[in-house]
Amino acid sequence: MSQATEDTNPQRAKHDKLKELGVRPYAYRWDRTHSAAEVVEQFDALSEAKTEVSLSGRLMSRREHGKTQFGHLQDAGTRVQLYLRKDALGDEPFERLGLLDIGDIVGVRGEMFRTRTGEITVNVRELVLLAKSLRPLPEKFHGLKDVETRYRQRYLDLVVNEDSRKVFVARAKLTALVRRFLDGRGFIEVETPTLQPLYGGAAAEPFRTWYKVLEQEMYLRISDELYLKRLIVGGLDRVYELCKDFRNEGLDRTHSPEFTQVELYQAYADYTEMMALVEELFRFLAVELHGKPEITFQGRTVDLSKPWQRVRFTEALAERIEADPLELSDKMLLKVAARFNIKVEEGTSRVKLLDKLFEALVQDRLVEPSFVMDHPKITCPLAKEHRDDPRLVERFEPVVAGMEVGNAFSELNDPVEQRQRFADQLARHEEFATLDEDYIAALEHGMPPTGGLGLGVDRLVMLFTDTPAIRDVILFPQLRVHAAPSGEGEPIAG
RNA sequence: GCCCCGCUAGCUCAACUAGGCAGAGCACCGGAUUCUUAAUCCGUAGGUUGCAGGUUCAAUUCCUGCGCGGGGUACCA
Repeated sequence: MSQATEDTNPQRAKHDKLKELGVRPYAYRWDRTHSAAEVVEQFDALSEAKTEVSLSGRLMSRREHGKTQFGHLQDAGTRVQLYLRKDALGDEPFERLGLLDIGDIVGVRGEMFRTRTGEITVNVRELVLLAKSLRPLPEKFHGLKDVETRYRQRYLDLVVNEDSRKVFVARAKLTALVRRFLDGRGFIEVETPTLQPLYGGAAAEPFRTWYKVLEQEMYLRISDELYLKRLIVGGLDRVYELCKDFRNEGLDRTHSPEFTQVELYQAYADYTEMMALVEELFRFLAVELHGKPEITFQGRTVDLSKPWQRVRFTEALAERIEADPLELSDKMLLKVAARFNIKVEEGTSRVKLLDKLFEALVQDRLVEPSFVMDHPKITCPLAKEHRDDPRLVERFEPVVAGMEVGNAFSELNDPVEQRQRFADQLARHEEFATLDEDYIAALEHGMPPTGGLGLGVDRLVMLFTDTPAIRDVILFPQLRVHAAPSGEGEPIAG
């Protein structure tokens, strides 16, 4: 038996008492005329016309003054004061207010007025309990700070912490805006498999699962890239998908094993058009969300009205290490790392070495919105060779306020070269490399030149809501299961 | 995975430095109160100090292991 349903719990006792009195503690419906935000907004007209309004929400406070009580009703993040008079409600209903608890869901009817101190208030004529709360809410003044409880019981966080609520409302707006932006440019939204027989499109360890009927191992997608490009082959010239990808890797402030990405592919475009699209999308999002082409993230204000800085991977790195990184052997690269005090292990692959050096020596210094572009060819098997330099690929990563928010390229559409690049990757024994024959077959049917882009939606939300930890933009972040206290939460059948 | 830090009442926090009856505010419960708003006033109740073990006459405090969380680091096209 949980604590809340024990007989000694005072909220439970009130619940039982209400039932004895013939009051349903859980009502079936409530007709409301206004939201709390609407009565505040339309206050002048409503109070002047003495309109009876009907509201509903959670009771957040109650102050008794003998024959009068005050309280606050919270509805969708807006609080409205309630004024409850014995002579307006009637003796018996007024007495029953004592059976209410903070946290109860109630409906009220009454006229709007302003108290002496000027607060917008409902002069309540009728109050109906809609749902009884059996557990106390976190304290009203200090709120809920314990991060673990905030994640595990997000509903409490949402009730009590207005900032948290705002982040998730902004997240919903942001994804709607991304869709509006892409729909307006002729992209269509599609859905591709989450369970894949072969993973691909990124270098990451997948989650594995077993498909019983097909008797085969399946993988949760680490990316939807290879499916979306099959659609480009099929003549769906502009497609996007906004979905979760899963990577069986560590989690930190910017990584979640289950994260949301929007990937899009545009036929007949190359990566320069993807850069323009990113610039426009960020400007659009900032203006729609903040009213100006600007974001402030962790104290840094970023101007999105200008074109982004172009930072060429090898050139920028060459400048810092005073040598062409592509001409250096793995051994030499290790020496360079040592020279700059960058920790790398002896057996680190060339791809990782280059990435490490770049991150430590260049990326950490990027403040302005930037496109890190034209990476060494070995870093990416799916990007097309650079038109001016066969050692490079046409790829870029948008970096804003020092945070990597995506990945894009001119898509490799030569099936012969694609097969070779996959094979090279396997030959280098890169972890989690795969060779997708079906995908190559699709390319063999001919894929138009295509620009592709993936953006981390969680990271966009972080940037646009100035939230430094990815957990705080995910409603239910993954956490370890708590050891169940005795008698609670054990499986009924194992 | 490794390193560091945290875990005390429903919530927010003390007490730990140097071992000596586990405390406060809010919430809850009883009472007073007809414009209050962190309402106020009076009174009561609330604890396996994350879990298990050890040292000690005595452990919230010291030690060991474990659990969960946070930060860092590693991994992460």
